[in-house]
Amino acid sequence: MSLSGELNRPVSMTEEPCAHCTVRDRNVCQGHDSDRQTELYESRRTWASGRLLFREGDPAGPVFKIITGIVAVSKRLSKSRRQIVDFLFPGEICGYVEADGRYAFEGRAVTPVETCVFSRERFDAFTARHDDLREVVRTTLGWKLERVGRHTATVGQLFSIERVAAFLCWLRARYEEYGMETTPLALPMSRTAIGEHLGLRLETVSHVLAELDRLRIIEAGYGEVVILDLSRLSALSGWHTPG
Amino acid sequence: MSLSGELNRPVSMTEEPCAHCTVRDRNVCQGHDSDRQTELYESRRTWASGRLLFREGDPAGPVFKIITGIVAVSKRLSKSRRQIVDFLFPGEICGYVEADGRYAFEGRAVTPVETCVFSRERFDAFTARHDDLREVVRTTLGWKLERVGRHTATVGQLFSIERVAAFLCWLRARYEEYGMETTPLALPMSRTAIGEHLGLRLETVSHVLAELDRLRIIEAGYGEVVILDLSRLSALSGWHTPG
DNA sequence: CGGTTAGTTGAGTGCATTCAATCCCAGTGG
DNA sequence: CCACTGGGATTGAATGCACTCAACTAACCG
Repeated sequence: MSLSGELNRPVSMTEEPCAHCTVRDRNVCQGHDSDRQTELYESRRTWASGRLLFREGDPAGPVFKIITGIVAVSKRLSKSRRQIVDFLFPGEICGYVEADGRYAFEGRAVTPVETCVFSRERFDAFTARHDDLREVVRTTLGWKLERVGRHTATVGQLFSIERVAAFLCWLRARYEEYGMETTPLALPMSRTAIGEHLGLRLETVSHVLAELDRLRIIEAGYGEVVILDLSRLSALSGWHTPG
Repeated sequence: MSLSGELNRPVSMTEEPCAHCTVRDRNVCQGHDSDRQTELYESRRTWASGRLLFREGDPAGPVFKIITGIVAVSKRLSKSRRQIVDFLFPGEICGYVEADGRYAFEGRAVTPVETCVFSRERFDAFTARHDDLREVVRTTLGWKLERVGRHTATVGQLFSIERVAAFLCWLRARYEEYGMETTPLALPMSRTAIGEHLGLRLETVSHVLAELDRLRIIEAGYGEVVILDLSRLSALSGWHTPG
């Protein structure tokens, strides 16, 4: 099957579509009995690496929940200038935020991605109907706001080496949170994508990784790094030094 | 009365505390009959320019609604490095976002500020009790997310002149929205604050304003600018040129 | 009128970018 | 099995944009 086309996988789990879902306890799926899960569930879909899930400015369509893979959420200023606001991991919702009935961001698969797909109407109705889920949506938005604010500060205030250090620390924390291997630490996104996230050029990212390697703080490899000294890396990031 | 102390003003409006409020139709106060407004209302407080409303990391206390003045919401990396994430205007809520039961951001008065003060428990209970207000809180968080994401892109992707242009355009749009004078456009925040917002040094802000003046796009004055050519300023901002 | 704070201006520096050459690796086809 | 190819990553040199530093000026407040 061609990788250039988006794969549609109806996944006809007639009985319990969520029974074996690895992220069914996360976000809006949490705390569901089987009935509630079945009520929310609609369909799944897979996306090849680099494919677009939703485009900023398009009429707000479905909401997605990531089952596997990583999605880059971004704002586009022009063809050549893109700001990746966040990298989303399995269990996270994306495509939810809208402005004037349109997607407020762009979502793109960084790795091969599998998502649940919810029509917005049903998603909103469902989360509105259950008090606990309304609360989940609200707190999730709060966390996102905190996260994006922190990242704005990273981009606005830190030197390149500090930004990269902060990014690696953040990525490591994410991997640990999801029980994934941290040594070596996989870097599934391209240097370009890292640069678009940190407000740096891809060459600068490369230079900085080489510099961190030279300092023996990390060991940079292809598609991965080994963190040799997490405490120094963390100290470099500028987020743990209140002085 | 000393400006260095925070002014407490109980404002004993025994009957209708919100009757003459200029922002009573904004945000969580909208659509209230008198009873509902009285139910939500607690107290008001004024803050001298430069004073702290809430500190990031402090246990999450009251929620504020700005009646008059401008509040800078920021993240602090160290004593000397601060990122102003947003400038809030009358009618906006601040101090709402929390992380682990603590204020996620710092809030500081840029101008003299008057706010309504709501205890968090009552605020949450009140907004949870009314469907329309739950919706208001949710959409407000979504807008904020969009705004911060856009600003991250501004800081991460634009040149200094573009950032300043984007900031001036944004400020002008805000003033217009609030029916305030736009020529001249008041700049109530210091060069330092603008720099902390845009990820620039205060001298750079000054240099850029001088450059925009030289280009006859604005006329820079003390505490204000006159926008001579809004379309060129807007084009410079990088947000209206999809190429 | 002084003293203080905010803002301006310009010269020099430095950090990130640009440009360009090279390398690595995966995929493909001979 | 290996040469070829193309995209991603690395590296280094040169450039340039924003920062640093410092002197100066303007506004504000006693």
